[in-house]
Amino acid sequence: MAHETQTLNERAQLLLKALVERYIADGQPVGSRALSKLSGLDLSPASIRNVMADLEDMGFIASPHTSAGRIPTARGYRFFVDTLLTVKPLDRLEINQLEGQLQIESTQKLVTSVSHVLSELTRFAGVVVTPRRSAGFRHIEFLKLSEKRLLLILVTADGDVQNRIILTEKSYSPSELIEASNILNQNYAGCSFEDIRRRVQAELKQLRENMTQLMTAALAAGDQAVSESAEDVVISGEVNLLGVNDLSSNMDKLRELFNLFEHRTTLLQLLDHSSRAQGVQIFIGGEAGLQPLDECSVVTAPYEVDGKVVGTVGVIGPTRMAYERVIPIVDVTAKLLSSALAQR
Amino acid sequence: MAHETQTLNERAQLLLKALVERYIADGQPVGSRALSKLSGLDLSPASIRNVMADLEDMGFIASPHTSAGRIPTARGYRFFVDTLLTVKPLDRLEINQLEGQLQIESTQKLVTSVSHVLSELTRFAGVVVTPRRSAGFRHIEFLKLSEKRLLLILVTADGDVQNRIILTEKSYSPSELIEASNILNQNYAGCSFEDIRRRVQAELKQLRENMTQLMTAALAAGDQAVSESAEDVVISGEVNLLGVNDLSSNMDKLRELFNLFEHRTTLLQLLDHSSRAQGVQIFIGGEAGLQPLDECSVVTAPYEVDGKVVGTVGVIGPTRMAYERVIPIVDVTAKLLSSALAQR
DNA sequence: CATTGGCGCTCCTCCCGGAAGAGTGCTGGC
DNA sequence: GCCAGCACTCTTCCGGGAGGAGCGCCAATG
Repeated sequence: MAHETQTLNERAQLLLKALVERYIADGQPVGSRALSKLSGLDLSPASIRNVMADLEDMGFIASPHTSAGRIPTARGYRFFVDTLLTVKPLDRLEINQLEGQLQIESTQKLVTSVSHVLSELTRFAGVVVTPRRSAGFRHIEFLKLSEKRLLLILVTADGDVQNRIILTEKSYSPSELIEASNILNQNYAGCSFEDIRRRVQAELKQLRENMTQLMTAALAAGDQAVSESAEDVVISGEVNLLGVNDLSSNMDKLRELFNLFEHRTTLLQLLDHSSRAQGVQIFIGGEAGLQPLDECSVVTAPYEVDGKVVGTVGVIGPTRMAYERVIPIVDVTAKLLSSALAQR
Repeated sequence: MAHETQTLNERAQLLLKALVERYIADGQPVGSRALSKLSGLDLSPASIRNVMADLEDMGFIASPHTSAGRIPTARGYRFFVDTLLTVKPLDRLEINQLEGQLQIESTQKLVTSVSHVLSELTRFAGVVVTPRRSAGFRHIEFLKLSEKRLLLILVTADGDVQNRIILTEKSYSPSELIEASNILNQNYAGCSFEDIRRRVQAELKQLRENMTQLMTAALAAGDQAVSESAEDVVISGEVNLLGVNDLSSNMDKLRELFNLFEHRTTLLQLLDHSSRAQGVQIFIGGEAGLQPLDECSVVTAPYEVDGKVVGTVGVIGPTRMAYERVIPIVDVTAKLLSSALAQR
């Protein structure tokens, strides 16, 4: 149990690397014999067993039972991805293919397609945390649905269209509605609702009473639209995880996992963590602090607009995943998403 | 194998009913002994065995192996739901609770919440085929995003907001855009795009060239919006099916099933069938013609607006489901949805 | 002193066979 | 027509080898 030496000599590292790679490849505990052949070190199984015993003492590997080979622990995976892993970047062709599958028509579609592409490429679950809406609006429009129900259409600065139904106390005439939207559009387009609220109070004291009521409602709705839709997470390809043996063998875990997927807020917290760091980040097993994920790893990368992080993309799969492949995919996808968003 | 008598005498029916009910309740093959106690017929197991042999000959029940009890076949279920089943309608309280959970803010939310409620109540998967959009528009708006990209905002007659990006060949000035939308809104609000197209050609020959271009683009986009979003199917609570023993025991089937869920169009075809009939309809096992569903039943009911069927709600669960409970739930939900839609 | 072959040990998996239990089909009596 | 009884069939559930994989330890070796 004593994790004596925290530093691994080169041989131990090489063996650990070979072991993890092998285990990732075929999911069977790896024995000394197999390692002896794989490692390229020309060591006998007996010598390797010594090293393996050390690695086990240090908590990098473990054996499921007395006489099986060893499998990596979470700590082993951690060390592996941090210092042993050699990722090979995607080649130009793959990037182009990936890019070709993105649907750039709207932010919504873009996000969905990114999530989808991630799941398709990795055959795990793809997730994207949608960007927070920027706080301003580009255009606003009131539309009368019935006596006291107004439809507020709000085009946000990033070109997304939001709509909300407002219940009013009194009935407004079409011309009043047009007037209100004109005022807002002509004077305040591009400002944040925060600003508008302040300026409306200052500048438009002379506005007719009912008009300010309308404005207030609009601003409230706008605020709400911004804050409510602040962040959301889009998941694709959960089904893929049904086909992953490591996960589908214990049904109960699998159910927990899928329940987690329905619980957007929890997932959001986890993914938000990643947007603080920059570059690809990896959560292995329970590191994220969520039990349902203890057989899973989450590979994430933040994406940005104008140099500011606005969201996260990621892949959720079994801990035993081909990191050297998943990592560049997530990395590139985040970058492609960033640049796709920059073009609007 | 010869399905000799197609008519079942009363005793046989009673026994079949008891058998199916018992099997639905606990999922174990039902033996003659158990039936003898359940049926209330005061018959000995031996006599019951005779009847069971007949039922088996007629294809209503089958035994998994020589010495297990019997379980209903698809045909048995069919007969059960068609003529033996006694559904007890939901009481007022339950209906109110159900109604309280619907979100009536928008058609979209309404449909989602209906699907969700169905899955919550039945603990299976809830599906809703969204209504076809009515073909007219209530309001239309052009918004310039960049030089050659316009955002078309379209409020459909049923109050939903659609938006599409139009790529134009030339650049339009804001006033041109306003003019175009004014023309459309003032003259053609409420008409179908079909009509508009005809009338625009007839009445507005004198329009400036670039204006007609814009109109054409708008109409095309409108058409597309209507046809594209013609029908879609919303599923909730697929996760629930992971917890259903009958399904989760064979992983492969389960995966097929979940793949089916991702394949909206196939599902749509199935559900569309149901909108022809009126009232609750039930597809048992493979009756729907889809293998992934052969361990499932689908309970559907159409819903309507102004007396016209516009969509379908339904529940997908294991064949061994509590029909007497699911049927009224689906039935009532369809009616609630109809009346919720009528209020707009 | 690191490396290595050898040996004993543990534990898993697979397979077999017997016992128990459930439920049927059949038969002969009422 | 109903039913008690009986033989039969299958499934499920251990328990006990046999085989195999892989480890730990040890003593020999360069």
